[in-house]
Amino acid sequence: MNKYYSITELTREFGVSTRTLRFYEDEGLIHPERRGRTRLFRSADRRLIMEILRGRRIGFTIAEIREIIQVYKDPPGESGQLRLLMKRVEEKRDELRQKRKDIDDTLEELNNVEEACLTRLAEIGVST
Amino acid sequence: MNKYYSITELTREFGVSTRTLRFYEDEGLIHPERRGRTRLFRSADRRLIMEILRGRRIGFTIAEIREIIQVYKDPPGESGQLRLLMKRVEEKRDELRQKRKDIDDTLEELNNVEEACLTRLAEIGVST
DNA sequence: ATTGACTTTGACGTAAAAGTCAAACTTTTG
DNA sequence: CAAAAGTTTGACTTTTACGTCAAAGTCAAT
Repeated sequence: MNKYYSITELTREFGVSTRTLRFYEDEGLIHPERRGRTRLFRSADRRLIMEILRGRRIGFTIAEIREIIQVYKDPPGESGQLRLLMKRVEEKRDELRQKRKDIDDTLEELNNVEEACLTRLAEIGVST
Repeated sequence: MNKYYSITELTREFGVSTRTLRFYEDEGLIHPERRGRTRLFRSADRRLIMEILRGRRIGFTIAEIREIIQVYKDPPGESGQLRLLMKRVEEKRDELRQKRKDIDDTLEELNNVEEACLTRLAEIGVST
């Protein structure tokens, strides 16, 4: 327990390059420890990387991901800031709901494409 | 009916720039008519643009969008091609399902953030 | 003690998807 | 008819998110 992960261990697990992880560090998303100059990743870093990659998959920019991490690390205490944050959260949710609808619609279409393929294959199958 | 849309009409409707629509034409996604040099968009073009933008929102590249349009315009007839297409469709579906799950998870998190904000605001509200 | 695997920084390159700007042409409207 | 508004092509620029070396350092194992 309390294991360290090497950079290549994580690149293999997540299918990203070392360049990507170093880029995320440069961008201030992760802060692995060091032994000398070598990066040592803890499981907290690993979990954070998982969240970063999830954000990436749904199309968040680095800046947006950084912002989200920031909110978790140090949530605002002042009421104006809190209201602003809630507004931003609302906007993000609307965006994500739209995106989910887009995905559902597209999944429907892909179903249709697949069916059309099967139908066509059956037709061909009969005639060969 | 059978109305023409001007390029700026569509840019305003969809919140994109003229550059974007011309770019989509250069990329072979749309083929508006011309009167002289001026582009004239029909409602079929308009609908296609809507689909393109939906693809964009869910993170499809131009190449992927072009591919999808291509399949609709002229579906493959040969069984090897059909099977290949079905495989690609399956992959896309897996990808979209993952993305959907990512979105749901993130929506959950945003709910938590909002609740935390409300709680904090209530605390502050009491003390002011 | 050298081979091989892994890691570092730093610099430069790249692909995708537009943004920006210039110079010219058309169309509409006051 | 003259100005304003809209449109065109073409060229160059920008941003994001890394990729791709190069040159050097570290570490384990043979």
